[in-house]
Amino acid sequence: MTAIIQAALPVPLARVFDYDHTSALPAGVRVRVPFGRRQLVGVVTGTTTTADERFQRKPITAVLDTEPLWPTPLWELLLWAADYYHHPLGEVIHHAMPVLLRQGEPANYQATIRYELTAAGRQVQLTDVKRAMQQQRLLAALQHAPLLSRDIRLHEYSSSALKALQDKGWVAAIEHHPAPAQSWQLEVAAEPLQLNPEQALAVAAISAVNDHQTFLLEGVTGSGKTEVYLQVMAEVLRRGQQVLVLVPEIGLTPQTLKRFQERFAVPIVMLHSALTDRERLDAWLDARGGHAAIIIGTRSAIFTPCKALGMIIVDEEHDASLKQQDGFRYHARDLAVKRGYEEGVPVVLGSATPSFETLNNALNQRYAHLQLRRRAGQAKPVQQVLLDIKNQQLKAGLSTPLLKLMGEHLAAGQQVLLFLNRRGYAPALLCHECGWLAQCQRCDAYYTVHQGSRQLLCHHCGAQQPLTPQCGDCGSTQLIGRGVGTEQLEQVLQAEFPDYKVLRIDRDSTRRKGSLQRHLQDAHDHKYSILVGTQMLAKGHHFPDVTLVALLDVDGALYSSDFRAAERLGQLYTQVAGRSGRASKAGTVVIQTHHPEHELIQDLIHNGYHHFSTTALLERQLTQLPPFSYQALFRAEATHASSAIEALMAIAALFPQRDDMIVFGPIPAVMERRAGRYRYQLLLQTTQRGLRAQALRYVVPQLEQLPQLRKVRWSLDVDPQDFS
DNA sequence: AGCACGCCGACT
DNA sequence: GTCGGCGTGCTC
Repeated sequence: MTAIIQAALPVPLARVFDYDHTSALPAGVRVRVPFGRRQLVGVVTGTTTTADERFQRKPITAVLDTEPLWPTPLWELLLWAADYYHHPLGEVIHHAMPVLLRQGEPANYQATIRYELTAAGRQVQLTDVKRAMQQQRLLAALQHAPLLSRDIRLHEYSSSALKALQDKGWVAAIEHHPAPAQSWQLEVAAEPLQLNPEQALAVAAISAVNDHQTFLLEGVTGSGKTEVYLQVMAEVLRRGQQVLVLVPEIGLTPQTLKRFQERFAVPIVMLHSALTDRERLDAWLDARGGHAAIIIGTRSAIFTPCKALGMIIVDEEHDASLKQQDGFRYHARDLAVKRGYEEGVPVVLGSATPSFETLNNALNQRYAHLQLRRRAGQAKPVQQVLLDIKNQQLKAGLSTPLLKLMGEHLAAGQQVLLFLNRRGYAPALLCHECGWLAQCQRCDAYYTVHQGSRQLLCHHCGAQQPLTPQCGDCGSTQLIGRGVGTEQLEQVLQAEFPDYKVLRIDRDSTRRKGSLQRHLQDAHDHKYSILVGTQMLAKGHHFPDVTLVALLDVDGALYSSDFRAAERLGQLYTQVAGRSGRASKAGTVVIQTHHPEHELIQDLIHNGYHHFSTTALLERQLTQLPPFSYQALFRAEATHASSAIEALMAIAALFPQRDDMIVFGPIPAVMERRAGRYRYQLLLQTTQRGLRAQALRYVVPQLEQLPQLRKVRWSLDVDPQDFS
């Protein structure tokens, strides 16, 4: 008996492929199949009797799994996501697998070898192998702790040295089976903290639900959201169920892990970027097998199978890193809500500054809205200062009143935090004689001056060239940096406040692995008095001695072409204001702007984020922008602008004309030319979500046939967050 | 996406 | 004379 198996393959083609096999296979099982001239790992989506006989079917090479990789609800989520984002199913499924499974490795733990000293080996002194440096190094490490074969590779210990030590009988190789099968049980959690009434209400509301319900936990900074998470998690863990926790990229730190470990004596896996492929598969298997009680990870962790999922928590649900910005452009928060629905478990979305999408869902009762308005402890309210810098003398972008404030806080032994969202020394290089500006050859952008590396750098395509001493136009040597970046700010501040140490935290100063963590720790430990940084510094870090925070330049966000710019400014402001002042120390937050009268800023300062966001939401409603309309963005880029335009025009022509559906474009991207390619966009906007889906379901399958699309790079972004 | 086939320029 | 540039076409 033979069966026709349908398999989804990791190719950008939105269809499944038919293969012959001796028997039917369940959906979710991996198979190795011939595809053209190569062999691919695909995933069975079903069995059919009515295959398209125009194709010459080939037999499946090998069946790789005995059971589906995903529990049914998660499998359903993958199918749903492929449909919702109009992305090829094969790629969606591929994305949801750990690398080793994509490569066809068995979905099993693998035994590894552990090397440890024998009794004889423990007697050996390092001086006994004085002449063999490699052996000595290895011996020193083994005296400290046994090593796994992975450690040998990781630290580049010599395998011949290892062999030599084994031959001498000093080192034994022991087969090491990872033993994940131990069950866990939450018997006692560490003593929970005392809750205030709002927290208690939130914990009670969430814990009372044992089916699906989405909660927005809106809690101002320092209001104790984490304690609410921990206490509702305790309930879930006590029932023997697992908790999946999504955190922003920047929040995935050892401190996060520690916080959970201190409370719960249960197995926790953390899916961070430093894991090896094998470790990642082990973590995935731990979660799927129910051996891990708590699974913490970033965006992609939403695809981790869980044997007994009891709750999903999305911390900092407004964070932009939850939306994938290339390839399969999913939003992990939205998938979390969908997954919670499919699995019948509660979903908690936490934020001090909820996204407008989530806020809207809370206001119209789709989500239960829980608010924590009180800062824990006796935190004093933050003092807000709006500095009008029109016609003001600025020193590296710093106004005189701000410098004076800084001096006061520093003199009082406090720390000061300054945000400037431009790295480098100066955002442009200007000829003082003729007005020439150093421009990137491949982008519609100016070079950024980097003084430290003595280079001109394009932040958009990565092009760099030495900092030339002469104007490219008139040959003058009167070149000056125009504008201020963090590098210059750091320099000027150090000169201005020579008695205080300045630390800069941006992509350039934290390039080396682990240096961000080190810098943050140093900042926390008050090794520096003045902290300068980009957005990077804004998220979730707690510096207890910071009492003054300043946003140096917010004007760009006030008059941006991106309708979400105001939302992001509100979130940034509120997040950084929360960084300032704690417990006994009053905090001050400063905004420098040329537009102090701007209503967004006024609303934010006088009424707070909640009022600001609800007001701005009304504005969105009036203008029919998301979340009151539904968007999808087609992007196209090509070496000739005309190719990109024609491709998008061809796409636009496929949409039917209707009153309740806008097809806008093609229009050039904000930066029309980038890395030598012209970039254009086509925006679809509907008043109903269903209409967008219907239109895309009609149009997207036709795109493969469109000849105009063949010579461009194009993509589709459903619910675009960023229009760059 | 790969990977091949397929026709035109500068090199051992 | 070949190696190799990336245009176009196909993959059950």
